[in-house]
Amino acid sequence: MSETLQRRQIFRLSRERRVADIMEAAKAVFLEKGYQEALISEIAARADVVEGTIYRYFENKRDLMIKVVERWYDEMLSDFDQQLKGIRGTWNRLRFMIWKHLVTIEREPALCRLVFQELRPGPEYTSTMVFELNREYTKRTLEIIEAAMASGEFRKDVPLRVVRDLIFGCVEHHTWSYIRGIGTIDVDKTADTIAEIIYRGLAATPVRDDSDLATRLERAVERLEKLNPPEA
Amino acid sequence: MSETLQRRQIFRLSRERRVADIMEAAKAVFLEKGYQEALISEIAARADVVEGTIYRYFENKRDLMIKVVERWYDEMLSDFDQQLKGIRGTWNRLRFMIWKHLVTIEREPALCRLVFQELRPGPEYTSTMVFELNREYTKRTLEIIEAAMASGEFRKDVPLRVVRDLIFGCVEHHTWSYIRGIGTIDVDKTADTIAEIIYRGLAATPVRDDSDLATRLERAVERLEKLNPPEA
Amino acid sequence: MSETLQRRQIFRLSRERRVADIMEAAKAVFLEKGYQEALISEIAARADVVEGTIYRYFENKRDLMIKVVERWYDEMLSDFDQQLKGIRGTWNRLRFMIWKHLVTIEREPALCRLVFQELRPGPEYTSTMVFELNREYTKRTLEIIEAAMASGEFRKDVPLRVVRDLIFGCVEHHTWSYIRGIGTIDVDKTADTIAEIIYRGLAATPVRDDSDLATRLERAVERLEKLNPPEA
Amino acid sequence: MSETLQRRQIFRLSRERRVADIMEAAKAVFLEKGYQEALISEIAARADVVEGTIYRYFENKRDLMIKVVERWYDEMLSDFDQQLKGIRGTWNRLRFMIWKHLVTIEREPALCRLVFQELRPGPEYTSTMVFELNREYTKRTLEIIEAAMASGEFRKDVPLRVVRDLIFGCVEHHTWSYIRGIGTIDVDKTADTIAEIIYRGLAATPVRDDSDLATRLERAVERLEKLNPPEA
DNA sequence: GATGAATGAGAATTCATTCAT
DNA sequence: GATGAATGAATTCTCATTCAT
Repeated sequence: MSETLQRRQIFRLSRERRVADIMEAAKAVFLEKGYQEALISEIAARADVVEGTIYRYFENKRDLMIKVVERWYDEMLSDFDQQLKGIRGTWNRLRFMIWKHLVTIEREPALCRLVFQELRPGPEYTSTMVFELNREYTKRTLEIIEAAMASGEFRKDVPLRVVRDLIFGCVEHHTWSYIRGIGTIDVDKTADTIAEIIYRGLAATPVRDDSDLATRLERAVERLEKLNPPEA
Repeated sequence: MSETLQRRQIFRLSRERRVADIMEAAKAVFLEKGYQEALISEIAARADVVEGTIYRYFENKRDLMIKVVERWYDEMLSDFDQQLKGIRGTWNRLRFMIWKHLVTIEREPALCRLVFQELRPGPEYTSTMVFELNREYTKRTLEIIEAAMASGEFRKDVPLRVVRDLIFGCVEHHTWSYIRGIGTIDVDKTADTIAEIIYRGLAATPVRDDSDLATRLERAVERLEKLNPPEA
Repeated sequence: MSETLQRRQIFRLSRERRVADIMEAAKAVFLEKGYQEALISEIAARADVVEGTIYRYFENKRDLMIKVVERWYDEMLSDFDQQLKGIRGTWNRLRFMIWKHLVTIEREPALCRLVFQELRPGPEYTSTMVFELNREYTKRTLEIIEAAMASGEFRKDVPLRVVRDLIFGCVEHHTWSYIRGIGTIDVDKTADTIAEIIYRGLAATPVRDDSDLATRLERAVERLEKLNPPEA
Repeated sequence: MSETLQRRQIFRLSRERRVADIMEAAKAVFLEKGYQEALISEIAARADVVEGTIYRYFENKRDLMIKVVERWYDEMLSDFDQQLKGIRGTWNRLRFMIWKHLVTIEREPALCRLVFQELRPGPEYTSTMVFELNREYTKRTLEIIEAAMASGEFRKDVPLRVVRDLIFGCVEHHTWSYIRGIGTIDVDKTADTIAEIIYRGLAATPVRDDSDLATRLERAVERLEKLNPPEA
């Protein structure tokens, strides 16, 4: 009661350092509380700054949230294109895209929840980096399909949009409860299953059976391809 | 405004009638504004009652929203089982379930948005009639799959959960922008496409076979050749 | 949902019976919840009438509470005067008044709480039967003191008001936590102690010691008096 | 009202000053209206801040009330211990404690009313500074009694709790109507009287003795005679 | 650049009481 | 006499954002 209230020591940190501190604190609070429940005051307290300082670096609460999600999303997906280049075969490449999406969700369910429930429904979503990255990711996925259609591996009479919806819709629906904190997901098995169904569903040449000679050879080749990537 | 000091003319209506009036007004306001933006005062004004009257029939704003959604959902899905009984064949039955879901969204996108964005994320969702009805709907859908597996029409090595996620995830992902009020959906064509891909994806006996062994082996070899090009 | 809402069977009961039902229900609810928290709707439900009916018999919630307390208070204190007549000796009579007060509190702490915390602080208290009965009770108590002063047993230089405050203040302070539902009270012992201190405090002739001859004789006589009450 | 659309002129005061302003305003409003009737909006208006500002410094209305009472209580009782040290003799010390209590009530009856009627009945009372201070005050009072018992000045067969209840119960009962704004109290005289009665009530050696054995025996006999009258 | 005090609009909810039926 | 639907005033507390210092 006597003299506990003394002026906070003011540290002048570099802009980058301040921004990083705030984003880290914001990430933690957003993940714990969700967007609505998160308080600017708590973020400020955890970042060891006052509320006003946050507004020097971020326009408003929503902007802060978007920036937090964007940075993470970027880190998460930055390398997928590089990795994809090392994979050969429609099935493998398709499976990789599904697997990557699942892994992303598995690693950061709370952030994905933020994206799905807070960021995506908002009106500014399309002007977001997250939107851009998703678009890129979707584009790559559909390129795999297009290539397979061009080569005759897949039927050509299927709208790409629906394929996109099958893939991403299924993954999101599947991880729904995991994202809410209930249960677990088996990333590898699920990726296999989804890839298999969609592959078969689109295949021009029916995938008769796993014991089928041609199939087995094709899979063997695909595995070979993965082991010896051409340029990587 | 002219006579603020006198008691509003009291009309005594039956419970049913009042409830119906309030729910109608609430539905309109919720669909126009969304849950958060909807004001109890506006609902009351439109239903021509005072705010307190709403609280005689509904516990709170959220309860009101849930009741509104539930009633509509019930009406919407009440007959699907009856209709399904008249349809034969796995493909047709599967397509019907997908089609029904699409039609529901097409007819009431704003209500679906309420369900997807407001009701489902909430903690009380699982104790909701909407949850029950969805569960029922999903059960019927998977029964079609199970029957086809039992009869040998579908492969047996696919987890039902993933099939469920493919179907409903795809439909929801596909209607995403329509629900936000952007664009249109072609219910029939989409139902066809989704049903077709999933059917083929699960079929035990390949649907068609327009590729011969030799062709496939050649393609595999070509890919192998590309992998280890002569000049490397 | 089908037909549970049917018109309540209307029983026409005598006025007395209705009032009794409502008061009983009200007493229960007031004691459980306190005045503020008690709901007219709950009282109505327990009495098996609708809210409106309560207002036919009682002016308002406060009036109902007062009536409930009054009836009980009346029952509780109705016989004290009769009992007092059977008791002889200043000490014994004083002790009886204290004991009676303590017993009242011990038997109905929740009702006393209502009186002390809700009824007494209100502005209408003095026009209440409870006030009248208390006044009566206080009057009898002070008559004992006055008589003892007149006979020379007590000093005459003590304001009666202070004696009143000592007696009732002490009892209420002593039972404070018991009334809040904490702990117990030993009515007999406490009555003895309080009576003894006040008696000695007021005694003209000092109460020297318990071994003092006169005191012992007086006490013996008092016990004799109690054993053979004149008219009871 | 003339300029509702522009931001109120902001005056930045130190935390201490603002808190002091708010507490002063709150004290005034609580004393005038009582806790229930007091409006945060009125307190804000009097302190010349907006309502939100109050919530920056106080958790809620109740917290504000408690803080207001605590500060005053602390000021009021802070010096009693010091003063007590200067007083010698059981009677004098006892009288001082009673007198101090009476003076406190006389000076701030409205605040006492707040304590007795709002603060003390609440569930958080025991975690309050007021509770602590009262406990301290009571302890000091009983130490006087204990010392007198130890020295043989007072009888040892009286439970301290009852002595505490006599003192504080009597004072509170005595000031009851003054606290409600009716009448006056004569602090000095009342303190004398209460101290005297309690002192005599507890004294081991009788204070005075102006009545002889013969008289007392005669009185006892008279009473016996009345009890069994010759004609019965 | 940092501070942190101050803003201020809101908006759901309660429940005693009334009175048309 | 009983019903019970309807009234409606009234008030706390939140917290993102601003801006004087």
